Amino acid sequence: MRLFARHGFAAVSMRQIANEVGVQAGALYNYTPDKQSLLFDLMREHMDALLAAWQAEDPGGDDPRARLEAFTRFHIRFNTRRADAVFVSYMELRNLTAENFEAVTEMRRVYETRLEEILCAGKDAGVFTLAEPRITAMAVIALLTGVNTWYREAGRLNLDEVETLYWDMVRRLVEG
Amino acid sequence: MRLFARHGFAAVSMRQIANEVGVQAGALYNYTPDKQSLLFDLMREHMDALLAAWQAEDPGGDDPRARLEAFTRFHIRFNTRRADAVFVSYMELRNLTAENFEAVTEMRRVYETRLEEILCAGKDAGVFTLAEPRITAMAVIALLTGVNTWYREAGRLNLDEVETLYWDMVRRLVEG
DNA sequence: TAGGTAACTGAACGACCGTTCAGATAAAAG
DNA sequence: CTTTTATCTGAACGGTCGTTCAGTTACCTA
Repeated sequence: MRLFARHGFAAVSMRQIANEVGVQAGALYNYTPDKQSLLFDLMREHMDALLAAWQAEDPGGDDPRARLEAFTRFHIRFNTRRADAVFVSYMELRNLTAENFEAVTEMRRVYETRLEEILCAGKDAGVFTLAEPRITAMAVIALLTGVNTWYREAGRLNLDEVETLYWDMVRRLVEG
Repeated sequence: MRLFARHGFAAVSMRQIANEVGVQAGALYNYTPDKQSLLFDLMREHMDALLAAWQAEDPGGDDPRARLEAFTRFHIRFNTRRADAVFVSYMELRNLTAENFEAVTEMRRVYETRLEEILCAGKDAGVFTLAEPRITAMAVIALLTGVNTWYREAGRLNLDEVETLYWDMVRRLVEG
C-alpha cells in the first residue's frame, strides 16, 4: 500500500514489492494470482475495515446531531491514520477491472449512505436543514477527507483539535 | 492530459501519446525533453490557467460575501470543465521531481491564499465567523473540488443548480 | 525554383516489465 | 528419521518501456 501510494500502481513492480517483504518476485504468486488482484484485495480490505469500524463506532439512537459528530470525528481519525490506503483506494480505481471497480465503488456508496441516513434522520427530526441529503453527504465526506492533504502528526494542531474544528464546520453546514 | 487522467502517468507510454496526436514516438521529443517535463508542463499550464481565470473573475471590492459566492461558483465551473487536468494535477504530483513538485505546490498555495484573503476580509468585516482562515480555505476548496467525483453533464442537476447548492453550504459554513 | 530549416519516421538500444516453472529448501506430519 | 507438503529461488520468456539518431519528408525563405 505504501509503495502504491508513493509511486502509483503502474510504477511499482512486483520485484519492488517482493524486495520490500524480503522475497523474490516469483514467491508473491503464492499469495496473489496477479498484480491486479493484489491491488483489489488491498482496496477491498481497506473498505471493509472502514465500514466495520464505523459500524462499531456508530452510537445509533435518535440523536442525529450526536451521530453526525461521531461520524465527523470517526472519519477524520480513521482516514488520517490510513492516509496511504485512502489515497490508493480513491486514486487507483482506474486500474481495476470493471467488476472489481464496481465492487469497491459499491462499498463507497454504502459508506456514503450511512452518512446520508444520519442526515435524513436529522432532516426529518427538524434539526438539520438541507435540500439534497445525498449531495450533502458527498460534500461532507469530501470536506472531511480533505484533512489528509494537509494534516501532519507533528503539526501545530493535534487530531482532537482538528476534529473539533471540522465538526464546527459540519455542524454549521447542516444546521443552517 | 486525458490519457494521464484515465490510466495514470506511469501507465501511459510515449508511443500511446504519439499515437493519440498522430505521430511516432520520436517526434514528441521535438516538443519536450522527456516524459516528466511533459507532465510538469501540463500541470503548470493548468495551474496558470486557474490562477489567471480567477484573477479575471474576482469581483474584488469590499463585499466579502459577494466575492466568496463568486469564488464558489468560479471554482465549481472551472474545475468541472477541466476534470482531467484537476485530477492529474492532484494525483500525479508524486511523479514530479522535487523542484517541479515545489513549483506546482506553490501555485496551489497561492490559489488557497486567494480564498484565505477573502475569508479574512469577511472575518475582519464581521460577516464571517471562523477561527482558522487557512484551514477553512482548504476545507472549502476540498468541499468544492468534491463536485468532480459525482457531477455529470447529463445528470439531474445542471451546473447552475449545483453552484447554488454548494454556495448555500459554503455560506452556512462561514456565516455560522 | 533552389536552398535551408524544421518536423517526422523507423529502427535500434539497453533496461525493465508481469508472469511462469523446474528445482531447491524449509516446515509439518507420520 | 522419512515422507509429504508448502514456500521460495533463480533463471527464463516474450513484451514494452523511454530515449536516441541517421535519414527522409515537408515546409518556409529568398
